[in-house]
Amino acid sequence: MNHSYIDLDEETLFIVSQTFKALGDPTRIRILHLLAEKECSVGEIVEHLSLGQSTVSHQLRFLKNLRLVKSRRAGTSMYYSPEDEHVLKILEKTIQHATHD
Amino acid sequence: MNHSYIDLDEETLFIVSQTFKALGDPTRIRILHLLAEKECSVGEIVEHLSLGQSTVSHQLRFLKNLRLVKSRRAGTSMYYSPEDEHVLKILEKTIQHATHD
DNA sequence: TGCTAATATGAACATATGATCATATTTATA
DNA sequence: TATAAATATGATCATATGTTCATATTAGCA
Repeated sequence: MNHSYIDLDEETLFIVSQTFKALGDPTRIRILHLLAEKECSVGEIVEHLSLGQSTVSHQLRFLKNLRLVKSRRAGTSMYYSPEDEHVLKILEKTIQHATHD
Repeated sequence: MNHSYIDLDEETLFIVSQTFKALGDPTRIRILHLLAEKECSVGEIVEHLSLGQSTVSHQLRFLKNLRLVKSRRAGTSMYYSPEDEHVLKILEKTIQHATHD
């Protein structure tokens, strides 16, 4: 009996789990949800969400490594915005789902 | 300036992050993906996925606490199946997305 | 170049997580 | 009721994760 349609290869499993892991933390959810609204510098994120600067930087690096956000430099500031439309939609829809029961 | 549309209340944040956390582990992804195909007993999951019985039981409890799976008893066996259509769709779509690039 | 602002990085620490082992619980049946 | 089969549970342990502190890096500007 062949169940290859059920079994997921390691790479797929890794990518999918990593993606959801990224969305599985309150801090990263808040950051992504904010960026979904508007591009922000690190400092703006820190202010809006009342988080430590280091915390935000670390989480942004995490999100950038997974290509969920991109950045551009403007002087001494770094502006971040979402990069993965698919993931962003999933997040927003799930927030809607959770909010409006 | 009011950013209430951006700020998420703690409860929403908790629910959303918990949901994604559930999908952020390879073992749970494999279990849910299998159950998406067909209802399975604990033993069947163990066999199909080559996992420890205890591991499967623990993860099923985790998933059940989040109402992502439901169970029914049949003799000494317990049959599990997905309960949350929304989450299951997200998982399957993301797997598609990861698989077909 | 020297100074400041903004961001990034590394180390350290506490907590969370997932697997495993041993054992308990539940149901069916002789 | 005694036993077996299937599943659930609790304890333990190694690893992963997220935050914080201190410091490094980068860019702008006097």
